[in-house]
Amino acid sequence: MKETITIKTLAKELNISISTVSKALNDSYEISIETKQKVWDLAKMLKYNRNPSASNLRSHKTKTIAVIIPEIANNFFSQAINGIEEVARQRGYHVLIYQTHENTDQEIAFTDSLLSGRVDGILISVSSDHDNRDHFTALVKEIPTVFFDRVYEDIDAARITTDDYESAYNATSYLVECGCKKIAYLFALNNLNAGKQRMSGYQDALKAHQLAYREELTVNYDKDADLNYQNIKDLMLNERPDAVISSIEDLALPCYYVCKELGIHIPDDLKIISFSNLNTAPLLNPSLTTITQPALEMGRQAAAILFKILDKKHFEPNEWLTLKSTLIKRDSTACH
Amino acid sequence: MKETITIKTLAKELNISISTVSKALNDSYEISIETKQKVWDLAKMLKYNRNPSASNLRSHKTKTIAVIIPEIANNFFSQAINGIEEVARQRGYHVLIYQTHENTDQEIAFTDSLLSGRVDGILISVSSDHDNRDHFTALVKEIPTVFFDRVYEDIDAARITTDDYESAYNATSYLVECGCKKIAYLFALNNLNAGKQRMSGYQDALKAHQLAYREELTVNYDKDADLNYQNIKDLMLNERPDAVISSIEDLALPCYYVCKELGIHIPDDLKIISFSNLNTAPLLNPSLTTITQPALEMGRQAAAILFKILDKKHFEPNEWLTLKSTLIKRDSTACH
DNA sequence: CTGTTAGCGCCTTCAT
DNA sequence: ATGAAGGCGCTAACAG
Repeated sequence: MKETITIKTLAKELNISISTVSKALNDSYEISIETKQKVWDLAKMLKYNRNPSASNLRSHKTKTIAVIIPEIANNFFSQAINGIEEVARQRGYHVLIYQTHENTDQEIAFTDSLLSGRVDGILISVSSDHDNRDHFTALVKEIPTVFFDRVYEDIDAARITTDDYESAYNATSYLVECGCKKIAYLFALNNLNAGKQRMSGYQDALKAHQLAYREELTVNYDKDADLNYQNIKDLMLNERPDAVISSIEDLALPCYYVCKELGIHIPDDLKIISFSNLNTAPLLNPSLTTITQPALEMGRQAAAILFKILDKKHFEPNEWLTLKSTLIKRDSTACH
Repeated sequence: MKETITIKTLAKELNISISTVSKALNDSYEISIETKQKVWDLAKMLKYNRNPSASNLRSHKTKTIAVIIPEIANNFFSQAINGIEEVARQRGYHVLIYQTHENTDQEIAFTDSLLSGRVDGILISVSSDHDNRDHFTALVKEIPTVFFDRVYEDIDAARITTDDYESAYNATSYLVECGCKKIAYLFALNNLNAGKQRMSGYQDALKAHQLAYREELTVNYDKDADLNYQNIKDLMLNERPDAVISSIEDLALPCYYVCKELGIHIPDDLKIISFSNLNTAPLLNPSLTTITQPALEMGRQAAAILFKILDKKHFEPNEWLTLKSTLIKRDSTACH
């Protein structure tokens, strides 16, 4: 470690005052272009780097945003972060990552700690383990926050989602058109609006096609993976549906396994459609049709909204954007 | 926004000095337990949050680390970040994410900017587009840095990798044992040690089994996806190998497509093994066997090494850890 | 054990 | 167009 170089160093070297250097570095209009140039040149030569802590302390701007998500190692979220990071980068912002692992207590700890002024804004996709939003009401008043994908509608903040209802509705209709009569539903995220919307879309589509919604055709997600497996197996044994819609990838997988175990052939005996954002679609088992959310785009847009708020420095009537999902049909699930 | 509450507020409220409050909050041994308790209680009641910028400025500790990776939306890296974040969290550290998108210029910009003291340490997996390490020689002297997975061996810093050579060697041997005589290699990351090691493992395994290494059986990765497709297609048409080892997922995919187009059946006509960290293995086409790196564990260990360096506050003889990959054999690729 | 003092590096009036 | 001075909030000697 060598001696650190500060604006003081530059000032001394150029025989000008510290404040002049500071202003020059900030491209202030009160400084002559020649002086600025001299400062910039020397700064570059000496590889000067502004000390962010000192700068933040004075200016109350951190050039940093936080992203709070349930899980990084999830295709949807990692793609969303990709989009967020891309936009943040363009603006010269830094991106902090926090994973809740679907734990509300952890989420509360994060949001509380972010009240310290460590970041200028927050992007968050809420944890699914509780329907608890108390910690957000205070947060959104203190610091610009954008909710994405997993949102609470009754929090007064900007938010961006996908068309959960419509996509589930369309997927269900599609299965009906394929001739399916007994469409099961693997239900997750039931604490969240997204989960509820997907379920409603499924139910309404059934109704629209004169098919009855039956609770026995539904499996509720459980943290216990073994239990999920067993429940799905029971569903298959007791009801033998001819199609399944899964609200998350994590339920489509055990379903796939169950079929393997029971010798149920996909898609001839059973068609599966799952909400999924695997970026390796072509490698997927061709019998799985997916409802794919525009994760990258959502990340970009969410960040864009946040920066819009940050730019205005005051809170706008909060935006609510909805992006469209895509039903990606693999060959072998296509209607015949 | 209400008026911010600082240690000064607490001090005034309790009629003690600012420094006493500061020490109490830092759990200093020089403060009586009663005073500490009073301070803590009030702090909690008033929801006091230490201003990180001020603290950093004074103490030169940011409680923040940076992770620089090529791409977040890549299973290997997102799992690694997962592990890193987990360990950082335990230590109360914050994690900044930077994506290079395989662009060395971007990488240089990041490392330069991190010299400003924004972070206490850096975890990095280097970009593959150039074999350029100049920007690291200065960096590693200034700030604790751990290289993971994609490393430069000649940089004097801690690093952690997987057994690229061995895993490629074993995979190749496995194919030979399955009866394959003409094993092609899809070569990527050729600027990096990892890429070279994998290639060497492949070559040496061929030799060990009295099979000749032939350049015509190799396709070099190109940024142009269409070109990769065409090159692989040419390989298939001209050489008709009976097996392929792909050094990255991104080359296994086009290979898979080519086979589809040419009517080459996998795995009967052609066996494919790819380095891959898809977390959805069971959904994968069952004809793809993978060499899977312990990404999560690597993230954890990399972070652990960094914290070890941070704890000691001086640079140790640099560690070099190697973790083992796993050859995950799908049913249908198994030897018969 | 507690308080006083002096900055960390930078930005920002306010003068000149 | 430039400079002097004060302070952001906190920590770290150093005294008591």
